[in-house]
Amino acid sequence: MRIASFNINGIKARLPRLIEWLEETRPSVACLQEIKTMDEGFPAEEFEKIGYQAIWHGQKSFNGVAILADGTKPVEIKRGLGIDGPKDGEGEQARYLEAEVNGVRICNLYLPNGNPHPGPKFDYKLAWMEKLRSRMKEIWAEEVPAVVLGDYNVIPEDKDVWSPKAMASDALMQPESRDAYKRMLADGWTDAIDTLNPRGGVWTYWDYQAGAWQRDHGFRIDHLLLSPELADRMTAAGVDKEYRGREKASDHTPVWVEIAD
DNA sequence: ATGGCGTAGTACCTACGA
Repeated sequence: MRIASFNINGIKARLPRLIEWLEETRPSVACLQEIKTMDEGFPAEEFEKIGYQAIWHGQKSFNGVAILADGTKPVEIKRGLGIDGPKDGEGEQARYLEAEVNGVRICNLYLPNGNPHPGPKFDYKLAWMEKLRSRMKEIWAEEVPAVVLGDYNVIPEDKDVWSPKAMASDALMQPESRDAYKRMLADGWTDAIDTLNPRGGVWTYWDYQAGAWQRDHGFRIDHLLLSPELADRMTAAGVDKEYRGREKASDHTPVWVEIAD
């Protein structure tokens, strides 16, 4: 089975591109981030037409995550990690959705960006990462095949960015962000893309600005972390890079891992 | 040395992103 993640940057603006990608690559599971719609605006019937059933967790304007599965409905396990946003009284943002699909635990996340650094948004990012790590420890203890995937908004190492110097002050690159990510790997989770591309140079994001795509000024922030039960079954992992070059593209590309049945 | 783009909301600008 193929399990994929795609930060689509607005499901309404991206719907034709998204349907196209699903039909062309036919992932068994597709996790979406930044759907940027309230629950009522989610176009579930468009996915049903092409054989996908979905669960989703939206909010107005920003954030929002969804899990699509080919021919079966994801069984929801958890919605949200129980952590409020950085502004007083704003409540929790729609950034986490966990489900089971065909015996595999699917944990879909959209981690806070954390800019500007330093500041309350960066503190929120680090707190969110610790909350995520706690949840991952719980899942680990269940000893189920699991993948924790999505837009982590962390560039793990210098080999994962076109220019470490140009990005040095960005929240995605700060030592605190990287250390929090490294702790998850130290806990035993396997970074699928990195494991199969240990020399780096694989990007999943290119900014819309400054001709970043044309100049290949990208970086890797979309990750798939596998539990040992799934890491043993990994046969391939990759990035659907060409979708970044299409009309009305998202600024992220899809990423995916192939798991033996 | 700078700025450069795109989405959504209620909108002719602002918030947000990375």
